[in-house]
Amino acid sequence: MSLKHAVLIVLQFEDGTGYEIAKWFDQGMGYFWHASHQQVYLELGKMAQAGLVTFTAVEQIGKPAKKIYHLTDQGLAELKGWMLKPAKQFALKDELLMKVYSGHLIPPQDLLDQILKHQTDYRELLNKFKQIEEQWFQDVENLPLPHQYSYLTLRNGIGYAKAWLEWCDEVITFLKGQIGKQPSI
Amino acid sequence: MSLKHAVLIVLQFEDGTGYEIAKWFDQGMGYFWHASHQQVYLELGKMAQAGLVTFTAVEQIGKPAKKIYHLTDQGLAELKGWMLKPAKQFALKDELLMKVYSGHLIPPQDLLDQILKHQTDYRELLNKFKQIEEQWFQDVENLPLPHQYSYLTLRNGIGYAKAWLEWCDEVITFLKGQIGKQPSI
DNA sequence: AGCTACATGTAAGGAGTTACATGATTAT
DNA sequence: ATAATCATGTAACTCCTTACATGTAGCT
Repeated sequence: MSLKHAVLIVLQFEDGTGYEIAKWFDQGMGYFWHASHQQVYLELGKMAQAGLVTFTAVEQIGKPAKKIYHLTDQGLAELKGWMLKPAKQFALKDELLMKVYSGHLIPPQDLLDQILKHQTDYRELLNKFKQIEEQWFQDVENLPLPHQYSYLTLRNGIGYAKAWLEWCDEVITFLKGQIGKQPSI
Repeated sequence: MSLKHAVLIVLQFEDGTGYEIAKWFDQGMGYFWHASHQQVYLELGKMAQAGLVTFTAVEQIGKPAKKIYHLTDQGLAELKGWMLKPAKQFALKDELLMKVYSGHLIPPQDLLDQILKHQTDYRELLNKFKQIEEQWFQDVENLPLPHQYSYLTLRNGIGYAKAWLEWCDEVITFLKGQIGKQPSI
């Protein structure tokens, strides 16, 4: 159950509403942990009951009232305790790999179309990551420590996207060969 | 709901029992799709009801009776239909990245221990993949087509493991620097 | 008139994990 | 003796997705 810990991590950086926390999981942090706003609101409710977080209700003019959540000592202790426990092993769930695995079932052109689409997505992701790197992490060693750690996860994203791009190239080359061999489908 | 399609893929390769199908998800195919035996048995039950698979009950001497499942035409049609639909976007869920992201919360040595452990795991994975490559895919172009496709997924695994290994090196270098800076924790 | 951002949630259902339950055979 | 392999499943629970539900402000 790591959504809890993901939320604790966000709140350890700064207090925020459920809405704001959900945005973290849609943007930057979403690269390695995603959650919908529904999940976040539910989880925050449970966490408040468990005493890991508390909130301050804030009335607003012209906007819905909001709850600003913040970490309790107990929440921080829970987070630190979790940090020290060994992380779960990698576990991919990737539909594209499944489709390639049984790629012989459909015409190579159809699979190629899908791979090309995914390659475009990975290329865009890589460009986005690289742009963030250039814009914010030129002088990494002089940034605050938490930023230096978050930079490491960005580096992971860059390596990950590159590896996928290269693999897509391999698959594309193979599929083009297949299409050349059987042009009459 | 892709467990269904993963099971269809396995059965499209060869008929098998729930036990045997579950092994695929623990071994080779487990690299990109994992499922427990409990999940598999449940799913097979649903799939049989839906007419995607049928089974032959086989009594055995000295072993429990078993059900050998096989694809129906409807099952194959479902699989091919799914193959043609666009695959879901990549979505990681990685605890290790979460821990690095908030690495400043614990002493660098503790994080380093975890990274080293994971690097060892990825190194073993890479070695396993490379060994499979050498043993079975020396002469890829002359293998049956399905094997050529499965080789592509192995290539993905190799690229993936390499990318993680390199990233682990980056993190290790950084953490050793951190440990050097604050030797008094 | 329609879209995006802000801001909160409930409900139903599907997917996945962990624990429980059984029992023979073969290898160490 | 103990563990692994073969072989099946149920039950409880947690986790995640999709759909529903509401309402203002500002931009195009």
